[in-house]
Amino acid sequence: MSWTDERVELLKKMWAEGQSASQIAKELGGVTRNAVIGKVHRLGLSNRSGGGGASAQAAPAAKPEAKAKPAPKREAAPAPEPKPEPEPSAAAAAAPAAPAPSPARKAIIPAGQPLPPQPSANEISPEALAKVSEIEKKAKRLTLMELTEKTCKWPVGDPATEDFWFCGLPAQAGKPYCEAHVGVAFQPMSSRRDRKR
DNA sequence: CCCTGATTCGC
DNA sequence: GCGAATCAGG
Repeated sequence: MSWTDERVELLKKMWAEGQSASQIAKELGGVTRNAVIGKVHRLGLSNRSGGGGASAQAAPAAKPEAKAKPAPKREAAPAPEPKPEPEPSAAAAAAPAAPAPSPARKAIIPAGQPLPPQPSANEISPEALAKVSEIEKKAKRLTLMELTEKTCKWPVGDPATEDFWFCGLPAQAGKPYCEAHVGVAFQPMSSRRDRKR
């Protein structure tokens, strides 16, 4: 399989939508996720940041190389590039959609096991809320039976109505929720994730 | 072990 | 340019 315009187009679209490389690869068929990632990089859209779009790769600087691997890795030349990094703080202004299930909520939850922690009226970091609001637009809206150990099990809506579904986005290893929902599920302090590399 | 993306480098 | 192998991390 080769990268035809259409395939590249789909790749771009899905990548922009936040689909994972493996999902894209699966969709395209005939390629592995590595191929997808490789292509993504070659296309110069490895950074999923919207906005300005100025691509800039942070200098790798140092590599531990703690492994017993005599890898003759060629070190890239030092790239002295001052990067201001335009990170427009997301306006968490309009956030009417509470991630919390509707007010009326007593219905028995299907397979009641380790399902939902109700964030209820707690104070969740506005940042996390904003993130959830965004993430829920992309939610898969899965039904109970479509959930797997790898899908986010965050409930949305009122289980007593038809307007109820589960996030369904890829859950992070082990956790029952996707990253965004993990953020609101656990109140504890958890602000910025460090971007290493 | 599952998954994610990032990077390298022979082709 | 391509992508498997590898790396690094959750």
